[in-house]
Amino acid sequence: MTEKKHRIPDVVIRRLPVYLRYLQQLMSYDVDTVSSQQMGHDLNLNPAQIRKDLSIFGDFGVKGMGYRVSELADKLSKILGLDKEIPIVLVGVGNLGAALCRYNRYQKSATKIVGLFDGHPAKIGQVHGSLEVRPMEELVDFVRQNNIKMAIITVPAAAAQSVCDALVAAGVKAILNFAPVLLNVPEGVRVQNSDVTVELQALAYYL
Amino acid sequence: MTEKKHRIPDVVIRRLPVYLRYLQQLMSYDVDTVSSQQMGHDLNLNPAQIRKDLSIFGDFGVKGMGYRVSELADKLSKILGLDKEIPIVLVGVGNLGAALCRYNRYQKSATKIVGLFDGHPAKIGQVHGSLEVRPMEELVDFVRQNNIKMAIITVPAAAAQSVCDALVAAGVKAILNFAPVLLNVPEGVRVQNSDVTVELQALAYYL
DNA sequence: TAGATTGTTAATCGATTAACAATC
DNA sequence: TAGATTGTTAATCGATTAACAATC
Repeated sequence: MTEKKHRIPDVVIRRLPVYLRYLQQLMSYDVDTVSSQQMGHDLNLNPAQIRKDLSIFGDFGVKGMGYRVSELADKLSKILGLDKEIPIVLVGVGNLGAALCRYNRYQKSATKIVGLFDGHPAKIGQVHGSLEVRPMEELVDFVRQNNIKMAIITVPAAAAQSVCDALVAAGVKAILNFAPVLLNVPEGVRVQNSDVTVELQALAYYL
Repeated sequence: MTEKKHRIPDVVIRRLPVYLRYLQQLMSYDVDTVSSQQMGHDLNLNPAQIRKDLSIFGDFGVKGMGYRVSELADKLSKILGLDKEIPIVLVGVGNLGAALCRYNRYQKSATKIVGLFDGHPAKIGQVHGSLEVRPMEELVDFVRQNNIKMAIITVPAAAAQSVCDALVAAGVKAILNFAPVLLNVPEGVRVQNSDVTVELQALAYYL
């Protein structure tokens, strides 16, 4: 265990959930072990890359045999922090927000939306699943009181930065942003943008 | 104009829509020119990278002065193929599908959803905006007759591959896939995956 | 033991960035 | 002309892949 841990590349972190989902699929088929070769084939990745990614976090494999599926899934869950429930607030209960909310309910995932917020008075009190939409005024207190560290932003572009500021002030450390703006956040806060327009436009190039 | 064009990296293509949106914003503020320095500052990118990206496609800048905003926006639109309307079919009109459909209506974008399809009988005939949901049986003909090259898949994971196969058979060349599965497509067809679960799980790591 | 597959080193490949001559 | 900024080359950085000794 050396002191100077090399920073783990984002690109590796983003592959871990892909591995995890694949392993969970294998588990549902009662597959016990899998080789990097097999994984690489099924996931369209280089086996050496998979072995390298995994070996960053530990010696999870068995030489001559591969990886024990459920054991590796457990390890990856723990590495990602998905072994305990992660409470999330969603801000902006428009069509997309409501869709994400409903989607999340049907997943048995560690990431769980526990609070809905909207700035539009007409939306307050609407119920989505078991959650009632709350007014923006309650956002900061709610985040603080429930020790929430992750948020989803699905408000219009114009409102996104101020929502983001409020979230950050309340202690949120990771934001999944669907608004088409570049959010400004302080050091230590992580933003992941998801932008359908950008994705469609990039795809257009290949036509 | 050399014959052997170096393949343009995907990562460059994915930055172009970001540049484009930024330029359009500048236009709305009546800004005439912008330097790579300024762009880099506003977009959190290295100015040299921006110049390099742009110079792949032509000499768009003016030395000592920067880039003419609206001219560059035009060029980028053309490069991405956004100078003409791109018709899209959306398959799977659940919550997410409906949200994307409504979102698309309010954008003045070149990419335009022109057909909605769903395999669920109850959904057929429902109207979203000006579009009526059609049965899956009509998908292939519709795509062929309207010469559609781009599609959005928002069906459940289990149905995604067969929808994909139908789309590809009908001539679709670019797919934005929201189903949490790795789609199998032949050479020459482009798939872009968008997966909220993967993104949330990767974010969880940084908490 | 023989066969298989890991973990890891070294080689390769590709993308980012710095630096600067060209030039508006 | 002086100042600014491009387009591009060369240097750097980082990620992917091949190869193989270790070992189950």
